[in-house]
Amino acid sequence: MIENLVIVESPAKARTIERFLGRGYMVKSSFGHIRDLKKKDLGVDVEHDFQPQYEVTADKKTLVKELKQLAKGSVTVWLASDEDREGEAIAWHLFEALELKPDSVKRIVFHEITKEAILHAIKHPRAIDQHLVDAQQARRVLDRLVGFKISPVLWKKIKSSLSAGRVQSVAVRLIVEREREINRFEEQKYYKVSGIFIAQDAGETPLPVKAELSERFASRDETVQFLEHCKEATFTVNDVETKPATRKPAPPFTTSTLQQEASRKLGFSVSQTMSLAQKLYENGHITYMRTDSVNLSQLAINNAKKVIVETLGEKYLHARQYTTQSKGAQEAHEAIRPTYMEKESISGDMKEQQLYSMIYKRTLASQMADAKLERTIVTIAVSGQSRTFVATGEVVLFDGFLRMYRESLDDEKEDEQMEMLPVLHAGDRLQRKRIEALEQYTAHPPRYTEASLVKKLEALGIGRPSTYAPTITTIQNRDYVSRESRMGKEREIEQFILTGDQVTRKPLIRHFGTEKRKLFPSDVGIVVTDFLCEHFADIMDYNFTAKAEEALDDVAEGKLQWQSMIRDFYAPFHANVEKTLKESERNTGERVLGTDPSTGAVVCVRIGRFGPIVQMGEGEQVRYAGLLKGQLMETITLEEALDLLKFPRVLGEYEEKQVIVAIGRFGPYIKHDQLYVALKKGADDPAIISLDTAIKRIKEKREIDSNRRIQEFENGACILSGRFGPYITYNKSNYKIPKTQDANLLTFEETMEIIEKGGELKVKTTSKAAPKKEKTTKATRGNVVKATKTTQKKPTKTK
DNA sequence: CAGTGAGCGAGCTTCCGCTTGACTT
Repeated sequence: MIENLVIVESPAKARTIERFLGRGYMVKSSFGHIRDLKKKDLGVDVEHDFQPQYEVTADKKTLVKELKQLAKGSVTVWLASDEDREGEAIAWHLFEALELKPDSVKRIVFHEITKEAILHAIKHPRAIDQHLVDAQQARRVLDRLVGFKISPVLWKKIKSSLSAGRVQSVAVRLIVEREREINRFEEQKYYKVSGIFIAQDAGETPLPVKAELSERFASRDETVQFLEHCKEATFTVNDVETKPATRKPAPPFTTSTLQQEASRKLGFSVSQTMSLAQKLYENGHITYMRTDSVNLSQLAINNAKKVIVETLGEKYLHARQYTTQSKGAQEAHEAIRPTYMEKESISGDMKEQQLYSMIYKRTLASQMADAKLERTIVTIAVSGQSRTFVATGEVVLFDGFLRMYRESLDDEKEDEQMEMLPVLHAGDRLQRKRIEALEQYTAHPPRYTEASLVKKLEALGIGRPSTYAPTITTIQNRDYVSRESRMGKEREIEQFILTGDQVTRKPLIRHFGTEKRKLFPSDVGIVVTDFLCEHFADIMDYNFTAKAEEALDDVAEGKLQWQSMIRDFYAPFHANVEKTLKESERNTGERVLGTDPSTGAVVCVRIGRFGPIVQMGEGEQVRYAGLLKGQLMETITLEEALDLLKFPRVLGEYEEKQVIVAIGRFGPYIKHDQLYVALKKGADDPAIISLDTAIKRIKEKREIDSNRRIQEFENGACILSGRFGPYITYNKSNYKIPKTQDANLLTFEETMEIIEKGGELKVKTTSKAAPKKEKTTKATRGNVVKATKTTQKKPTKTK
């Protein structure tokens, strides 16, 4: 007989708490929610006041059985899930599913995992807050209704298997709208002028003064004219302005800010950051990693203080409490911080160490003194000109928290390194060393990175710490958006340099607008977004969630009944769903590009069953072609479309079989007698490739294939060496070879036995791997896009 | 270092939040 059964959400938490409570207490974990709306169907009885239909989640069946058993045998059950909407609901679902008795159940909450906090909680139990539970039910039902009512509309009107939701659809909309802004953006050419000067009589090794002209030039003539003028001009310090400045440390990490900094500083994807943080948490190095709070416990602040005073001294200390500003924050946990402030580093792999170190420094820095700076602005007059040069310098008078940690900026351009300036006074004469003008182009608004999208979502109050990373991967899995790096436009620009009495022109090659690991919308993403904005404007509104949250707050405070909130939402929503189903046209985003000059056939783009396609003509004469990576239906031109339609193209014959060039899902390839060969990226152009080159590629491919072939049997079964070691291929399916067997020695009988036993790896079809499987690998190792990544990489890999 | 087409029959797909799974496919 157990005296007390305590149930928390996370197993790591359970272990710690059990240590604190000791004898008479057994601490178990629910692993999050244990029940949810029915997996199949709507799961909400809209006819009967939105009665939710709950069931124990498939993977929680045995756990619930076990907990029920334990609860039966204990005197008191303590429901210690988190103190927020979801946590309260978990407590209630446990109460229901475990069939607990009201008088032997106590609901407790604690904000930090310390012995004191837990003992205090045990002394102050309360009842389950039904209003808060109802708010969660309303949230859950709302999301189910939105998702499960709108998605089928998309299947009917656009393409099967698509999805829509309160969070994901808005996330995609942000990306689509940014892309449109970029398409509309008209870049402007300008010339940026900068100069290097030296103070006269400044001694042997004078500190150079680097300054920038306060005005940009729009035209080349103006620029050159100015440089010519500078030849004879004199340069005088006009004004020296010195201002003190202070800089404050950033607050401790939340999930969102951790993801942003890890992306900027360490180049981690959001899911990578989360799985690393999970490991740190499980190993007891950091506090819980899914939080929206910047709050630190008193214990943590005290320990941080101690570390700062001991290592840096009293003057570096400035203890502070931060308050959370983000919308809809529920603050069930602390900020993300080291469990032990005195641990500067931890064991673990390189990436874990990097992430830990960042958390450690940020946490300590948050309790450190402001940095004191002195900013100097020097204005330099040019004789015979109203334009001035401006030099800015910064001196750190006291580094304060900067000694520990410097937050990085979203802006990709490294914030201009502030330079040291020599001591200057108004009226000082400066000697010109070099003045240069560089041709530049105004930059379009940046595309979102995964992390900057999270930041935006958080600012809009959309999504929760536990869903940021999954949401980002969902919209990529659905092929609404993709994360890509694209080289910018290569351009020849010019630079004019004035040194001595000479203005020289120098041509340069530069890339403009290179994007690294940015989110690009797909055609499907764009068409779906447009469709949803047209027919479900309220749900696509950036304020939809914020407004819903207001109503949910009313429910939580008992001012509004949850069914009544849902009823108000559902009536017009449902009518709209029906109307859209009935009245709207099938929407494939079709766009007519023009006609084929030779045949007069109409050329258009649209979403086909398998994605975006170019179509030419109709009926018997119809031809199709897929779009290339980077091409969008919205921006593709008639010429580009016609180019795509030139394929497949017959190059000629080789060994009495046709050699064909075509463009497939993975780029251009050669087809010859059952053999497919990818073109060499960079070297081969599918539009002009010769038969000879194609034959060469075929021979190369044969060579490679023969090396991959370990064994081949009469019936076509084959043992090949692949990326993950040897495997069997037979009838278009692949099979795994048990570790106990040697691929080189497998007999025909053994091979067929493996095939018959199953153990199939992945069906070789054009369809993608089963999404369920993807999901598991995803969460596991942060390999979120590993599969796609390798396919993308492949062409570039051939040196 | 695997895989490379496309308007039809049939049946499936889908949400957001809590939590960690573990045949390296």
